[in-house]
Amino acid sequence: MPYTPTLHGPHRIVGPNFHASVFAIVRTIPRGRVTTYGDIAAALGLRTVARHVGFALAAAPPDLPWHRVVNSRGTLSPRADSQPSAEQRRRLRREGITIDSRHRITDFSRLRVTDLPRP
DNA sequence: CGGCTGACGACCT
DNA sequence: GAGGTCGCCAGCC
Repeated sequence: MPYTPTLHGPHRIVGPNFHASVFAIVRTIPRGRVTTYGDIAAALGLRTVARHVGFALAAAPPDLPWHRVVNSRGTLSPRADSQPSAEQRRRLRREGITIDSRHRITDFSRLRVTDLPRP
């Protein structure tokens, strides 16, 4: 099994509601749009925990639009097998988002949502 | 304690 | 643009 940190603990920068907070923000991303791990971290007031946003999404429920979260370069982040998720690509494609041969989203800067809600 | 590892990101050549 | 380096934080040896 891949290593998946729990990210819980009362005295941690990343507190016990971390997952819930991340999920709540992800649910606000409109269909056909995307945002980044870093933007979500920043919305939480924790700019330095972009990586943890990714870890949290590893535990995302199936109904969460986790596929709308990509890295700051607009590409699909590689998983444990160092390959981007085919499932993520399918889900995005289904929303009209196209990805080029180098896993980069077409018109990323246009589709990117930066004004995320602050919990 | 020290080292290593991540669905990351900002910088520097 | 393509690589490489470092900082970041929590968890697990």
